[in-house]
Amino acid sequence: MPLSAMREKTEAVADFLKGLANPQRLLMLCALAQGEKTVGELIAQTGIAPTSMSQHLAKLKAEGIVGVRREHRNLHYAISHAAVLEVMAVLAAHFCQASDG
Amino acid sequence: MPLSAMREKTEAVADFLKGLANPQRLLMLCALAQGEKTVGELIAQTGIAPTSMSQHLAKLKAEGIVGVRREHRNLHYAISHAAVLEVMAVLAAHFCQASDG
DNA sequence: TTGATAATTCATATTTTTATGATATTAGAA
DNA sequence: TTCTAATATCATAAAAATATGAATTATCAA
Repeated sequence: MPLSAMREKTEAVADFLKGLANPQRLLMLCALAQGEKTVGELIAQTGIAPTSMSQHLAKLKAEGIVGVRREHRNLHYAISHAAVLEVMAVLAAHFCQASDG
Repeated sequence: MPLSAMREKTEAVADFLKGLANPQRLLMLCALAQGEKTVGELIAQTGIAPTSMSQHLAKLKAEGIVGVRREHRNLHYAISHAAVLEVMAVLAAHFCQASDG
């Protein structure tokens, strides 16, 4: 499966990457990498405004990057796309090495 | 080095991902994954209009994703960021499996 | 029911990205 | 020199992403 195989999937792959390519959504995904969280927990942990959080979550959900389930009044979000943690691991290795300042 | 380390680098990581998050640039990077190419070769191989190609290359260069060298009248571009091929490999594995239609 | 909390949707202004035609630069050939 | 090819930059219009205040929906408690 060569990298060139991606040529036929550039739209889908670009949409997926657009889902990740935002500082606030990366922050959210770092939080979600620890496990499922409610919207309130995500807001508390990231400092992102509620409306903005909803929009970002909607975008991640539309892209299949996260999934939701409701429990009482709270909506619990979790990473649902297998590629997310793998991509983030590669990025962490390259952008956040121990040797970095 | 946990994924949470990325929290302090979200701007840089998001900028890097924005560099990749476009169908045309992914197409260009698929071509460049085979090795260094001139602008003309990239245009021929991808069908992207020259002006658009220049702008995309400028963006990739600004982000450190590709590098250039001049040889006579031709500019040769090549992937210069170690994370690119690793990220693309992850994406290819998830979006372009043999089992895919 | 009424009220309160959790979260989303709507409306809209701002910013960023993308596309494209016109012009400019650079290097080599004639 | 002058011409041409290769490529970039400029200008600008159109589309997409982002931020934010106001209104709405959903669930539960009193």
